[in-house]
Amino acid sequence: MIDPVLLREHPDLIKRSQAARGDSVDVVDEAIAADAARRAAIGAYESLRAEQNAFGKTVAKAPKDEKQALVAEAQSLAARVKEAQADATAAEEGFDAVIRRIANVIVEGVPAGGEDDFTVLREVGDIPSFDFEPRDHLELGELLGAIDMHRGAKVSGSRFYFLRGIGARLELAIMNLGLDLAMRNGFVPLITPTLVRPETMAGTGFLGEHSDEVYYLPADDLYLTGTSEVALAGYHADEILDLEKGPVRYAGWSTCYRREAGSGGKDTRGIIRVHQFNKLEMFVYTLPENAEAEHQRLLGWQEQMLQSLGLSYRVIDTAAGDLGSSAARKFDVEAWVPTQGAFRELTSTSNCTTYQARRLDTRYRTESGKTAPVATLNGTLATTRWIVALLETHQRADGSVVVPEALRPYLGGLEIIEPLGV
RNA sequence: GGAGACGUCGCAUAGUUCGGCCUAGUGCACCACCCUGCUAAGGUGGAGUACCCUUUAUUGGGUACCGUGGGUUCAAAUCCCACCGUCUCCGCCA
Repeated sequence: MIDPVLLREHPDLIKRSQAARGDSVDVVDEAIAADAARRAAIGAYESLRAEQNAFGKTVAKAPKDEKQALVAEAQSLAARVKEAQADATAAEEGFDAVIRRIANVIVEGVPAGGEDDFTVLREVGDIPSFDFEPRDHLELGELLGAIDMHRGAKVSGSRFYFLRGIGARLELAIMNLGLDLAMRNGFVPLITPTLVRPETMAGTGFLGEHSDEVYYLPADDLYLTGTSEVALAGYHADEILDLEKGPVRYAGWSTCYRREAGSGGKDTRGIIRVHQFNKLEMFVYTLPENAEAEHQRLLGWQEQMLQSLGLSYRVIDTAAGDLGSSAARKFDVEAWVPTQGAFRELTSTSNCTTYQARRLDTRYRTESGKTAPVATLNGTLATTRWIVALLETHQRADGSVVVPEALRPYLGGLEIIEPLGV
């Protein structure tokens, strides 16, 4: 949710942001009107209610013979209070519904426009070249006995898979590499629930535009989370955090579930786009004035991960229209996937400023002792998908794959992954 | 799955029998000041969250909040209903 004070005092700022996103600009004026209506309705209700409270005391103290007449009077007052209260509630709900349609105000510098209007900030590492025809990750995965899509489909359907042998170990190794990096930088590891209540799911906004993407269990009224961000954001909901000693950082480890409803036919081969995968997610609560610097740090750690795995990548500054509603800025790190001849997203990091925290009611105490919403940020540190770029980038002509040095300690010192047949 | 107990202002607890004297008492912890020649004790005062109006020096006033949401009533921490959570016992169990 955006800041209602900003709405009142600087609506032009919000309008500019909405325009850059390609979202409705008129909704801002609607929200201002709804805010005025809400405040008027609340004022009317509260003064009536104060009258009723005072009157209640006279009734209580009145001698018995006068009580009956007073009660009759109080009844009509009570009816008016009830009416005013209903009006106030309706006005608040109306305001809430409108203001929720306004997305977070983008950070200065975010490119305007849609999906294709991103800015490339930098490319790092040479595009790998091969003196043989490179195999794609699935062919390699099968050769190495690492990925089994057929049996995944047999057991669970399309877009499901088994990671087996070195495949299973590779995933754990990448995740653990990320976890160690996170812990060196003060993150607290957190293995999160992957089934959450509707309130939790709604609190992070995933039931809005992403509701098609979410698995739902009607028998228990629970949702399967598509990222641990959901649980990590909910973790400190309704709390006042102490940020004086610095930001509070969590590394969430969880399985993620996505229906991939709108992506029929896209990336059907291999494990690029699947219904279930594992992910290590950074999540930070920090002071609003430190959010942009923290965002750069999260991006830095992500790049460190890709570099230590020897992957070539580029960093893009996502355009306003392609941001989620709660992100004020988003950087994606995309790794080069040789057989696709393209960069594919491996990580994403969003600065949600105070937008998400305001809805979740996560606050800190300012120097003057007042409370104010914190800023939240999130970013990927490792996922199952990384195996794709890793296998393809480091493959050799015979189908073996060189293990990047940083990963070897996590695989018992293994340097080369050999095909099973050899 | 069955039976029962419980949920109060940071923590602990009183209040719920019989609705109004609860603007929710008390202890601990906390903050300020006072007293005291001192890592003790004592005294006085203060202090929650959200929203609205006013002021805009961070002033003053109001409304709401006793797990959550409904209901009854002139009036609900207190009565009724539903839900959520915690604990105990029984049953079942990858």
